[in-house]
Parts: sequence; structure tokens; C-alpha cells
Amino acid sequence: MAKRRAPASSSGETAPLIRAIPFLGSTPADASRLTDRQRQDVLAIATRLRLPPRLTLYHEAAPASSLFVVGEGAVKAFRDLPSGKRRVASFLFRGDVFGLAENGRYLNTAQTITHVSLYRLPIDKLTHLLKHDAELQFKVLCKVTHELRQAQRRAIVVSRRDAAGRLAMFLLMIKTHLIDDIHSDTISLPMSRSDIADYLALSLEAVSRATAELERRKLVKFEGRHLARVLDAKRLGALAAAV
Amino acid sequence: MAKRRAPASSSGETAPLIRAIPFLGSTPADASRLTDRQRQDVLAIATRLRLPPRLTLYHEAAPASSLFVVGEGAVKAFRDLPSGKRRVASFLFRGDVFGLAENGRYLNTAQTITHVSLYRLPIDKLTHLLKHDAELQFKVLCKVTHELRQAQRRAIVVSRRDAAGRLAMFLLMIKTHLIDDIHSDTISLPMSRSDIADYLALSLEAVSRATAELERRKLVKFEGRHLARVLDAKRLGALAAAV
DNA sequence: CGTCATTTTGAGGTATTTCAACGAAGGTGG
DNA sequence: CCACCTTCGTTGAAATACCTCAAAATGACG
Repeated sequence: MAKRRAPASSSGETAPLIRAIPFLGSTPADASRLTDRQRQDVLAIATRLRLPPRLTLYHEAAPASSLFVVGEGAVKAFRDLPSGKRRVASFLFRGDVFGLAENGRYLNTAQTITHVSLYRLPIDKLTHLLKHDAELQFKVLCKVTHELRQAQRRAIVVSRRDAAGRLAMFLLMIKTHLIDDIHSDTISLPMSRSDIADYLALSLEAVSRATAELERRKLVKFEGRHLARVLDAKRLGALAAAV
Repeated sequence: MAKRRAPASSSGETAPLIRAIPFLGSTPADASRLTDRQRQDVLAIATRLRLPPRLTLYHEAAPASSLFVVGEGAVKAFRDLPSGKRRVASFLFRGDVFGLAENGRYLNTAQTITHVSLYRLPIDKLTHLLKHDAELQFKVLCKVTHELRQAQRRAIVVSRRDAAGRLAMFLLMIKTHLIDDIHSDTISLPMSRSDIADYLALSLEAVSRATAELERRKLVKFEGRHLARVLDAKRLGALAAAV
């Protein structure tokens, strides 16, 4: 993370603005990428933001004026419950969309985890654009559908009883989500342990003990606080699947 | 529910085919209803089905060919986990859409709970229609977004530790979802206790004890297995909110 | 190199899960 | 219309796993 950030802007521009997945069925794979023209249209209404870690982008229940797309970095969307507990609804990485609202207000609070680059899309302009470009809108629909699936998966993760199993599922979710290192045995974890706890609906202590258990069982090696190395993918997968 | 079903077919046709909620922000409220023309277009590719209870509509991982919209009745979407446990992802009522797929395959199994009437929409035809009617697609987008919010809420419900609180949240979710009796103090529960258990990620026994506790505390009275009467809306709401 | 936040470790408390058995409800056939 | 049977729901008691509180240890940062 502290390594040279390279010519970030150029790589950010050429990367797919939105990474989506076929909505319903046999949509051709390439349908999930934006055309040059579409990217141009979207960029025309977008503001590029470069932000430091730990910055709150918007608060829950605040009037929603923009939708965001992650260009680079990690963001978390969460809600603080009356009890004082915090529930992380999702971690967002490159290509993810966030900022969905209900009745004109954001549902979650969004905060940057790392240094990030974002695209900020004013809702009114985006709505206009979507209503005039059905193909583009279809890609957004696919994207939102994907988020929906993620949310359903998370509900399954959280419903597990054993902390180690939940953590195993979490690690594999992050691993498959961060397409970069899909063939690597390392998983980068930009978020803190307590963020993970809030995502998994466990106490911070339980997460700590779960990481210890995964190490003790030689499934994963945690190297520092922000990197995990998979030692036994097979057994880790088995643990994750043993829901 | 056992009361006269009235001229069911006509009321089904005139009811909004899809009940959606503003996608992002200040979309006018009426934007969530289909126009006559749109309903016509959708109905043109739809097949109306009338099905008995306990019928499986499709299985998890089966090739996805259609999207469904509930006309009347209740449906559940669930997944059976390797452990033998079952997780209900959502209960679907009038106006709800289900049958979302990933890579051409359904993610959940769908089964009717009551006698239902459904609209079956072939995916290829629907895709074609959506790509040619951006306004219609926008309404679908709103609908999917709404499902996403529901899924996030469910994740919060499931993350609670106390069974009674989870049940309270569930009751209120169902109550607000079934727009019919929003001002009534009764909540109809077409699903079984074990369906509720699978939705809340509790054991059947825990649900049973939770209902007993809600009755003991005089918050709710369960009249038969499929009807709940709210006795103290204020305290029930407080319990649900005490996450 | 010192300070502060984060994470780890330990011990006891509490809620749900499991296992087992009973009771109630609904549907079928005689 | 009643008896039977199967499914569903309720209740009790012990076991498990996480939560909470407390304190030490590790790591990040200026």
C-alpha cells in the first residue's frame, strides 16, 4: 500500500468504470463492460475525487445527491445501531457502486478506508443519462443485481454460528472480489479487525480468536494486520463451505 | 385471508404489476407505477400462472430462463446449505420480483407458500423489452434496488443475538411489506414457523420460544399459526429498534 | 523514542442450539 | 363423521459458542 502509486490516473481511466455481471442469464460476457462512448458520457457528468483514508463521504439519512463509483482503494458502508454497535453493510473496491438511497436519503454512512479515487455522479444527471441510454442502464442494472447477490451472501455468512467459519467465508469473499490477486494465495485486507468484526457481526475479540484459530489450524497465515496468506486453500474452502 | 377473494382476476390485472420505490433520491412517487402502455408491453410477453401451495418453481443452480412477478399470494426463495440447514433469502408478496440469476443459473430455489398467481417473463424477451424502453427499465432498476435494501435489512436482523428482537423486526418487516393491512393491527403470516426460523437463522425451537415471550410480554397475540395481532405497537417497535 | 490506538489474551456470564419427547393441527380414507 | 397418520409446533434440560469486562501486548506515527 505504501508502495509507489505509479501513474495512477492513467490506469484509473483505462480501467472499466463499472464492473458488472450478467443480470439474468446468458448475457454475453462483454456486455458488462462499458463502451468507450458510454464511459465518455459517464465521465462527462462525473467528478473525480482523490481522498485520504478515514474520510466520511456522507452520513446515513443525509439527503442523497450523488452516486459513487470506486476508481481505486477501499471504502466501507455502514450503519450505527441504537445499541452503539456498528454494522458494516459492505466493503467497496474498484468498480463497485455505492450511495444507493431510499426516498432521497442515504441508507448507510460511507467512509474511506484507504486513500481512494472516486467518481462522483450527480443523481439527477445520472438519472437523465440512464433514461436516454438503455444499454448503459442495463449495465447498471446488472451491477445493482450483483450487489444484491452480495448482500444475500453476506446474510448467509452472518447467519453462521461459528466465528472461524464466518471469517473463512469472509476471506474467500474478499479474495474473489479483488480480482487482481485471484490466482495469488495472498489476500489483502485494507480494513481493520474491528471493521471485519462489524461486517461479520462478531465482537472484535471473537475475530481475533478466529484469526488465531485459522493460524493454529494452519489454514491461513496472517502477515501483519493487512495481509493474509492462504496456506491450505482446500481445507479453507471446506471450512467456508461447511455452512 | 379466508374471506371472500372478490373478483380476484380483475383486481390482479388492474393492480400495479411491479411495485417499486424511488431508486436514488427524488424520483417522483408516481414514477414507480407502470403506465398502461408499459403494463401492456409487459403483459404481452408474460404468462399468467395460477399455482397451488408448496410447488417448487425452480431449483437453485438450474438454468434460468424466466423472471417472475408475484400477482397474488406468497412465495419463498431459499437455499439449502451443505449442513442441511435451510436459509430463506426472502419472502415474496404481491408486486415483488424474483428469479434473479447469476451466470445463467438461479441462485435460490423458489417455492409457493400459498395459492399464488404469478407472471412469468422470459428473460430474453424481457431483456429485449428493457433495452428498448429505458423508462420501464428504470422502474425495474428501482425495484431491484429495493430488493437490495431489503437484503441489507435482513442482514441486520439476522445479526442480532436475541431471538425475540429478531422476531419483532420480522413481524414489522412483514407488516410494512404487506401494504394492505398497514393500518391494521393484524399481521398475516402465511409461512410456517420453520420458514420463519430459516429466515431469521434461528432454530425452530427458538422461534417458538420467541413467540411465547412476545405473548408473555403482551406485545403480540398469536391467533392461530398464521395471524399475529399487535397489542402494543409502541413497545414492539422499541424492541425491534433496540438492535 | 514515547504516546495512542488497535489487537490479543483470559475468565465468567448468557443466550441459543441440540436432543428428546410431547401435544396440536390438518388431511385422508373408511 | 370419525379415526388415523403425518407434519408442525411446543416444552424441558444439558452443551456449546460467543459476549462482556478487564488488562497486557503489539504496532502505528509523529
